[in-house]
Amino acid sequence: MSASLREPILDWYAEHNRDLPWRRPDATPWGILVSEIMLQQTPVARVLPIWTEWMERWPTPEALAKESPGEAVRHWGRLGYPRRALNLHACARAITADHAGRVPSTYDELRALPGIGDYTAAAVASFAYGGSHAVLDTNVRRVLARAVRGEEYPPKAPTAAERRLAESLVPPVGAPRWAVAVMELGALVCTARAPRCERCPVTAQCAWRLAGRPAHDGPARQGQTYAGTDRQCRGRLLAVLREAHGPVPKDALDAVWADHVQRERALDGLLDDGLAEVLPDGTYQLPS
DNA sequence: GATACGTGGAA
DNA sequence: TTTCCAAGTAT
Repeated sequence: MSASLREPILDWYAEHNRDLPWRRPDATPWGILVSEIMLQQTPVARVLPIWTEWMERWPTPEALAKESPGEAVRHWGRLGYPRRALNLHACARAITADHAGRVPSTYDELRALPGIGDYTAAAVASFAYGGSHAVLDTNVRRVLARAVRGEEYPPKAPTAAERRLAESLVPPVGAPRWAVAVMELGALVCTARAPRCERCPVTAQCAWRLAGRPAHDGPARQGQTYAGTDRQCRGRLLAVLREAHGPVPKDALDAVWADHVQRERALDGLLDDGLAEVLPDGTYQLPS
């Protein structure tokens, strides 16, 4: 029954997919891996320019592996979650050292790389190498929650039931295309805020629409404020290091955040995370 | 399982 | 202006 979702969604994708550079036939496994890490919790529109710059600068894992981790963080710019830049750099070094410079092709090998979890391992194995995996990202989870479970939103964290459902839908042939098609539907039509059900290829069989699009009942998800948080403080401090050409004196960091206690805590966090380092003379810089 | 982790665009 | 949230992962 839910297998009847496949054809309409695949047909819809054939006509409406976006032309993204990491989806083109000439995209390399490395380019696909870089895109997947950059896309974690980050919109396509913001990834596009950074991905393009990265691929020109570091077209292979070896090229990035030769750089310092700090250069990866610097060119990450304001994409957010800068530990991902560190992860990508560590991936490049691991791929160079342990995989002869080739991005590994199996789920398990990919999963063992830093910053690559269940979603990213499945996505890279699927999109770069044609593997058959259930690719369960937030878009897919939302589409299945609505179309099959009849609920507006999926649970907060992926459940075993969701995995079973996603796995049951993986077609025997063309798993990667199916995965990208459902993701695209979630990204363009079955969106979180204002779904475009009138443009949806499976609107006639969508359990949520058939139930009258009932609103999510459970507790509203906690929207975390950003202003004044440690996160924002870390962002400010790292921005100073990123934009500086060399080591910066402590004064330069002190200048961007008033609360001394919070500022010291955030700076310690950056040092602990390897996003910054302190030199013997007490100045700070991105990791060398 | 809950929490920490950035950023900026859209509603 | 405030809130939501975008191809998650690690602890």
